[in-house]
Amino acid sequence: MKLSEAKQQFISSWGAFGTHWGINRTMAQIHALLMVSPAPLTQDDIMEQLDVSRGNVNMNIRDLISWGLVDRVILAGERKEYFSAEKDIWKVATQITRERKKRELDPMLKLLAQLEKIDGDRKNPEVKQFVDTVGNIKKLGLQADKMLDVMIKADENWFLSGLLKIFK
Amino acid sequence: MKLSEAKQQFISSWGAFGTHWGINRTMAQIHALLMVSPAPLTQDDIMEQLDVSRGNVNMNIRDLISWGLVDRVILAGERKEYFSAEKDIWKVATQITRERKKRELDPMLKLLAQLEKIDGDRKNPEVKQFVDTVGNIKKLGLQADKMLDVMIKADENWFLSGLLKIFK
DNA sequence: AAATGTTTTCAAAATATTTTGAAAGTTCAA
DNA sequence: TTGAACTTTCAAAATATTTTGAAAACATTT
Repeated sequence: MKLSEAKQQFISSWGAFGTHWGINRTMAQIHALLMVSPAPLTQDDIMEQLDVSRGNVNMNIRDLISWGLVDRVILAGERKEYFSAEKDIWKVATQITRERKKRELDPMLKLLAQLEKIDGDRKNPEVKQFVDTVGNIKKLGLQADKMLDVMIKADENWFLSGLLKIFK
Repeated sequence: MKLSEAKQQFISSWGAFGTHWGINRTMAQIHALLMVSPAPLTQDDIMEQLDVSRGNVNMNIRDLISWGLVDRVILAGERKEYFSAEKDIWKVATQITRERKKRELDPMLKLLAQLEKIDGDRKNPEVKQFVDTVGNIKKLGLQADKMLDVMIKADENWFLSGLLKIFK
């Protein structure tokens, strides 16, 4: 298989993969393209290579920057802005984890803590099942939260070489 | 806060939460409703409580069953089918992990293995960056794969009491 | 086998999300 | 300050996903 073909396939699969995780296709594709590009690209490069509009590229790049996955790069003597993705996959993974935790897990845990404190007789099966379920989800969520915190702080080597042994 | 109010809020938040993870709102809401319901419910119960159509309930229930999160229950002497969700949150988590791994991670790893074997001179920066990126994603994916396998096989107590100590 | 209760299907409608592209905004060199 | 190069915005269009509801299929009882 040739590079151009493989690249196309990688970008398109990464896009499809992203949609299963609540990320829009173009955003995932731009990310994929930048990850396999050794040099920074301009909006026009991206528009051309992915065949999408300027506005679309602009919005999704902005989003990727807000996720901390892409950086604006100013090349000396160039008027245009260039964009470059974080290439260290471990950093990409921890960054995504960090953001999703902040945006989704933390607010959910806050809500669950509220819902646990409802009025009502715990002998009532409806009440009991509700409190139990919410409580258990919260418990699991708190564990996940702690685990993710540790992972975020851990460095790649520790994960790649160490974690495996612990889990084996 | 009263049970009915808390229940509404839980169902609606769980639905919103689901949409961030590629799960449709109604499917997540049905799951939430069944998790906090002590007794099994019929399609009509669900239609009424969530105010959605019969077809919608039917399709999403079928999907939840295919994910192994909901079971059909036949009550003796009853004509109607009842539905009941797995209440053990640890089992819910491992079941979701198992399915997503099978449906998404495993195929992605298979693809990456293919893409790594492209023709071309590794001295060429375009080729090098592509091979490096794909290779690193594959490496991380394989680690995650192994870790998830261990988690799936581990039992709840081991996770809740043991993992915390290891990670602390 | 007909009537009744229940579940499933799926085309069409409703809704939600993504994408476009042109206009407005910004920056900067001359 | 002007104008060229470039970026951002956002309403409208395109697309994708979800939901509906009525008809068909199926199952059970009489």
